Amino acid sequence: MSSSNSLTHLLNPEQKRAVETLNGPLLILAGAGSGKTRVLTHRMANLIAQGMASTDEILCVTFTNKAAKEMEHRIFKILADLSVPVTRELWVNTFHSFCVRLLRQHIDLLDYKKPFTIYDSGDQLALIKRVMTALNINDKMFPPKNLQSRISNAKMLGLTPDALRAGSPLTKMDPKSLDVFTRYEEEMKRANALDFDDLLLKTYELFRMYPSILEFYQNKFRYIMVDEYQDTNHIQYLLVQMLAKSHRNLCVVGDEDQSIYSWRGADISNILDFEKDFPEAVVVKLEENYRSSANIVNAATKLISNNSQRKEKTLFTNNAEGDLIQIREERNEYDEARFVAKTIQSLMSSGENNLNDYAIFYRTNAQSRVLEEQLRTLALPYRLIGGIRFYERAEIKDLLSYLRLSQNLQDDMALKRIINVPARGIGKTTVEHLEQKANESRQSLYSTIHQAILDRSFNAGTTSKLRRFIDLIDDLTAQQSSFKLSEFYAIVLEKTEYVISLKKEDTPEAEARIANLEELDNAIAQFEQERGEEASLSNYLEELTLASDQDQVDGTVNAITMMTLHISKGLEYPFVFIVGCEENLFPAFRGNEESADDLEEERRLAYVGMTRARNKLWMTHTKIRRVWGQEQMNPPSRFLKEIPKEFTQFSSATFASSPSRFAAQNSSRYGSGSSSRSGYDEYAQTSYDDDFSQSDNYVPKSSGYTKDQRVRHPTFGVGKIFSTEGSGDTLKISVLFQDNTIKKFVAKYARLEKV
DNA sequence: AGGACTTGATTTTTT
DNA sequence: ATCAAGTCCT
Repeated sequence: MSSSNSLTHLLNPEQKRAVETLNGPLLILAGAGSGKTRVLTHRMANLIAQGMASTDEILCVTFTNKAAKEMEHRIFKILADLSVPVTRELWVNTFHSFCVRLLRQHIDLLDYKKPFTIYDSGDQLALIKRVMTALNINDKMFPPKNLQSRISNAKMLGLTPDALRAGSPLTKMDPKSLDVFTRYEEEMKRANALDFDDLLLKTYELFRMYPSILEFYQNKFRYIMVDEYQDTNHIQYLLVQMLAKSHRNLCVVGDEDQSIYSWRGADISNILDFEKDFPEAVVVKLEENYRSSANIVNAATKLISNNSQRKEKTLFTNNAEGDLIQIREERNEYDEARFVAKTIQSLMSSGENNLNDYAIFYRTNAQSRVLEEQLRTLALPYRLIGGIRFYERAEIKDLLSYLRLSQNLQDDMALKRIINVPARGIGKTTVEHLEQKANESRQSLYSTIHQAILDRSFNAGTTSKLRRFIDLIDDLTAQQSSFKLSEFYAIVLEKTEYVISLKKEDTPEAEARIANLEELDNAIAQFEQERGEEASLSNYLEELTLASDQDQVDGTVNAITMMTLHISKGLEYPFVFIVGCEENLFPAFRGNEESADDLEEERRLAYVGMTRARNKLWMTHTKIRRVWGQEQMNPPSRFLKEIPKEFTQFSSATFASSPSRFAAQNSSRYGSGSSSRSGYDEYAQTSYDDDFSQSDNYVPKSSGYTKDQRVRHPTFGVGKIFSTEGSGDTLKISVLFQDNTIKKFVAKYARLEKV
């Protein structure tokens, strides 16, 4: 094994064993920061270097596209260092993109046309609503969102409506929901569209219906590796079992302590029961953490030991003790955000001046807003991962809908989105009629419009508008194939007059939209550069729909990173802040009662978050927090108490600070000094550092609105300006009215009168 | 048809 | 508090 020496000399004995165990089932239990990716990449390189398989005979499945790309890159590097020539492609994919790759090739066997369209969850929800309208089902009794998740859950268990009707032991569905599910499937089929779950399910069906195809891939992929195995769902499990059935060369890597996606159908028993499925499996435990300081590792280990659903595994480290974990109590979320921002600022000035080294994690996306505000106040650059994504913005979705429609005229969700965008006089009533016709005749909207024109179903005016719309779409469809993507995009922009209509609006919002469309132009150009010949429209649409939030994480711009705890999995940062460590927020409970399983998953989430930190970790909680406009007082998270005191240092901002004079002054002004329900008091009290309480309330002179200016609103009466945001046309002002409510207005549009 | 305004739901996490 | 969907008015 001389060639493996240079491959394994940097590995510890356990890592080495994992890399050198090539045949048969292998379970790698990889604790946080234990060098899991290194093991995976080296193992794959080893398979190739040993001549066990060529590059395209190994299937490697990861959780995000980003992880896939990075892994591919690292494997290439290792192979290059070993001077092993790579002549064929690598199969490193997410489950979804792997399935798309197969379906692209074989979907005609399932009676779909190529290329098929992928519906994202927004399209899915829209279609469910439409089906419910068609079936005349009350959306109060059957909330569409609820149905969406139940349909998704069924699909993740590998169940079709027929299977449910026959009575599956796995799950049940009431008759009405089943009707919706059935009709939904029918509509999807006609639109030649697949949703996320279908990508897996249809691949599964393909294998079941065509054993010869399954056999082909069983033979092709002589070795299979699955990363993040603890987060695989049932259908993914079935796919893996199928593919590995004959050779059993299956290597799965995971950490049950980092399983945080059960709500998405992930089944932790997949990893817990691996040894039942494969009794001959070799088990390797990677328990040495190389990432974090000892305090962090030990604290996280103690925390997770409160869980019962786990395998025997203890994380340890040889790293130095490092700093204590800082537990900080603040008065409210503003103070908390400011504490984080100020702490980063002072660390920066003490020499830790790489913004990319800092990350802030929170439980819910809604918590990011206050943090953003405070970081902006201190002029600290940040990037936000997740939340409202670029591709979810209305104008982007509109343009993509045009692209989608010109590739698949049956794509009703795309058509409905843009039939009147920009406005071309085809109103709600017309669209409703069309949808009704389409539902009755079981035709696509596009065909229905054609028919309606022929039948003169509408009056002359409407008909000619519809005619013009159809001509536009036909024109785009015809041009689509003869231009490259970026050129086609320009054609779409021009022919639809999308930008022209935005320019007519002449508002700052419209300007921002135009800027976003330019950004999309850049994204397309970049895509063409990366993919070259393969930069087709369908490839682009596919990549967009399957892109995950984590794919956006890149370090090219120096900035603080903010994200949810879920997205943080797999990443690491020298300095980490976990905010909002309060009961009912973190841990949060979906239902009324807290189940033990849910709590354990929350605890795993805490474990994931903590173990992202390399050098120093802060965990903060507040006494008061506004949630849904209501003030809540929640005790500190139980997770904070589960960390032994020897690893932590506690500090509080609330013992010392009494209400500042600033607050005292203002609260007496409207007589109700004791009331804090307006949010006004605590806002003013965010003054543990006076340097910055000023800039919060800075009002540009040019606007004509100044702080404390009294104004009158026709509806809300007389009030007083208490803060502003932005300037010029985007200036927003918050006004405190006499009933102690605060309303925010865009100054330019507000019907405010100075008093 | 299309805008202005009000109401109601929403907040866990997302490939 | 914010945003989508629904209603009312022009």
